[in-house]
Amino acid sequence: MQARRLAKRSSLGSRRGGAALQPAGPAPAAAKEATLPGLPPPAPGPAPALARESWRPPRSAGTGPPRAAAAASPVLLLLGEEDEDEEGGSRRRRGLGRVEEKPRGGAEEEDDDEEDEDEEVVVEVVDGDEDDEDGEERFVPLGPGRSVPKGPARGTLKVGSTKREMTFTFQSEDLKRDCSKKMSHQHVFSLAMEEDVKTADTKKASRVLDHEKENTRSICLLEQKRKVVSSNIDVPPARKSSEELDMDKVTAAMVLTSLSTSPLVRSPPVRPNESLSGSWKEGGCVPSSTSSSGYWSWSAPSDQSNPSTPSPPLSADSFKPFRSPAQPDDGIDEAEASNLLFDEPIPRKRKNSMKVMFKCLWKNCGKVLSTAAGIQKHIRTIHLGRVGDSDYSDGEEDFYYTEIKLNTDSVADGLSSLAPVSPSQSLASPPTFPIPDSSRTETPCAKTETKLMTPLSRSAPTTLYLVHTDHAYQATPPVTIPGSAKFTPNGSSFSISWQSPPVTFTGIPVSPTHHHPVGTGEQRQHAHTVLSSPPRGTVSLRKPRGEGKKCRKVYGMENRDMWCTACRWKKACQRFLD
DNA sequence: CGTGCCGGGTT
DNA sequence: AACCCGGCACG
Repeated sequence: MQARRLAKRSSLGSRRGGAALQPAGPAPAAAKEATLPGLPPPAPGPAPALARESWRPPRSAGTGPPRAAAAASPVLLLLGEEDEDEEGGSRRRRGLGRVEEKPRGGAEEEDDDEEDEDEEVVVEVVDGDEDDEDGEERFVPLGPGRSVPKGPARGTLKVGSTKREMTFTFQSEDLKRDCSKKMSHQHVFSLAMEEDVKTADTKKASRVLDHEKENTRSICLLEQKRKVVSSNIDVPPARKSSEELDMDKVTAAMVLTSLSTSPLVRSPPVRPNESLSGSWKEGGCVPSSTSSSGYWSWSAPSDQSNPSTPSPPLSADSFKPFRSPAQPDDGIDEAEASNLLFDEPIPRKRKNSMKVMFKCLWKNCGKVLSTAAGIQKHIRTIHLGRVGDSDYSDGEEDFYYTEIKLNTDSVADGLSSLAPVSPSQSLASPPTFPIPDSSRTETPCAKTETKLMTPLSRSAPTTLYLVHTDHAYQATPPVTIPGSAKFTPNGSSFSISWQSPPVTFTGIPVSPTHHHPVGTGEQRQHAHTVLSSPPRGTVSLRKPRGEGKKCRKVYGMENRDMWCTACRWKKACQRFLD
């Protein structure tokens, strides 16, 4: 044995020196040597040494990246190496190959890319409108640099932010409409919006447009018209007195509910048919109108389930814009929302299993607030488009909301789980979100969402909420809590839950992806991200055992000197990382 | 059985 | 630290 070792060593040393020597050696060595001398072209003395050097540098540089690269494209690596071995002189290739591989490979890189994308989206939103915004924007810093590339988006966002009411109305209507119509309408809206802004008649103009559109449509139009008509009809302001207001509201809401005329009642049935279109629309809408995404805030929390879902970030972004534009109303809404989401809902819920909430009955709007005043404001501001008149209420809003009893415990749990996380991890998550957004926008997400949503939507509204929370909760743990968390605050603050459940779903889909293998590339990415995030906590003590070829296989026992040192030492191969 | 790798030993 | 090997686990 010793002799053998000596021979090997000597051979190595000689080779390193640049000259193949030691003809005399033990049997095993003899084979090598025989081959070596006989193989001037294939593996000359210098070649191996160089090869080693070239190889090592990359490895030494960073074990992490190389591994990923190897995993991503083992074939390439192998090929490159083989080439070298065979040709002997092609060290360059190796080097190049590696370099190329590195970039490609790693999950890290992928993540980065995704992040970039996501960030871009986020940034757009944030930068666009949000400069004004406050603490919630902490996220912004994360993505700023990357966002640079997107100029146009900002413009769009700005528009959306300026005219939030517009956006909202639009969305609600959109849901009813077909996807195609949505797109066209959106464009029109955006244009209209801009114009309006310039004109300074934002609200009125938007409303007018909406009304016109509605007229054109037949099905849901009737209902909407009703609302419109009601809005036109002045409700007795007398209700203003807080007590009376509450009573009236409650009664009105009850009546409406019982009649089933209320949008809520309808929404469930309608959704199934249009849920798809709606979800799709949302996806399409999101990009164009950031504001819309913001409103989903409530759903956003549920989205949290999807670690990387775009919705959360968007919601946050959208949220900001809204605030800035509408000073009075926004402030109120925010305060209310925050109260509902953060203060009231969670604490209360925990304390009491049942909580009374006020839910907006407006089409496609599932916003739930803890206070009647809050819901009124919400309706007034968002659905009735009375920004300036926020203070003044004609009582019309009473017709658009209803009381609902929520099982707070479940919801609270979901929220609590989400909420706590969000703050701390908000920063970390940002990158993740962006990815989801991109994917979300696409149809695949919508599909998944739709599936999930449909069942939920059918169920009672309360159920919906619970379900959402659950989804979020479930998703959260495995995937990326951080990301979800961030949104939660934002979303919760708004607490508006458009049936956008689609949004929620978007988020959900990601985590669910595992359950429903939809073979979309995007989803796959999500899955990867998700999976990646939860590192394999404790891989068994022993290394899995490299699947790929190892030095031994590649070079064979004959060329043991070409092995990586680790292989030579019977250690984990460092050249062909798995 | 061949292989990949860990744990440990020797230099 | 470099080098090496016994021995285990895995396929």
